[in-house]
Amino acid sequence: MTPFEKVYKLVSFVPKGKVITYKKVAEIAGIKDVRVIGFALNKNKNPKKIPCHRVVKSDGTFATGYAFGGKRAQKQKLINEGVKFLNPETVDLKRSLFKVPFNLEIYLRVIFLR
DNA sequence: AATTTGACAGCGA
DNA sequence: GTCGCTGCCAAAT
Repeated sequence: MTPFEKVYKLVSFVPKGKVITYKKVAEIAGIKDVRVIGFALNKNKNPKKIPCHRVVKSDGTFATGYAFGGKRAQKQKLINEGVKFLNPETVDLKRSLFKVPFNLEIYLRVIFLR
């Protein structure tokens, strides 16, 4: 399984109303350079299956190159899903960060081995 | 096969 | 809190 596939697979599990950070994705996918995450999403932009608007930076702010209308559109999507904000630029990670369930993490680690 | 190019994170000043 | 530098992965050319 290629790093890109891992990213798509993992991100597709983030539920509506929650967000995940690049750092977390990289950690679970076993990718050392977080930039690869964005690189992957940028290439294969498929909003049908990949909720890339739910991926934010570790400090809760948005990445700079969202491919579907920029930060404004991304923020709006999150608001529509019920994600809470600390301020116009920052997501409330305390309340809206997606915690990967233990069983799901195990499952992902297993399929990522291949 | 070598070079370029990013949707980042962490740290020191 | 901000600014700049560094680390170093994968895909496309």
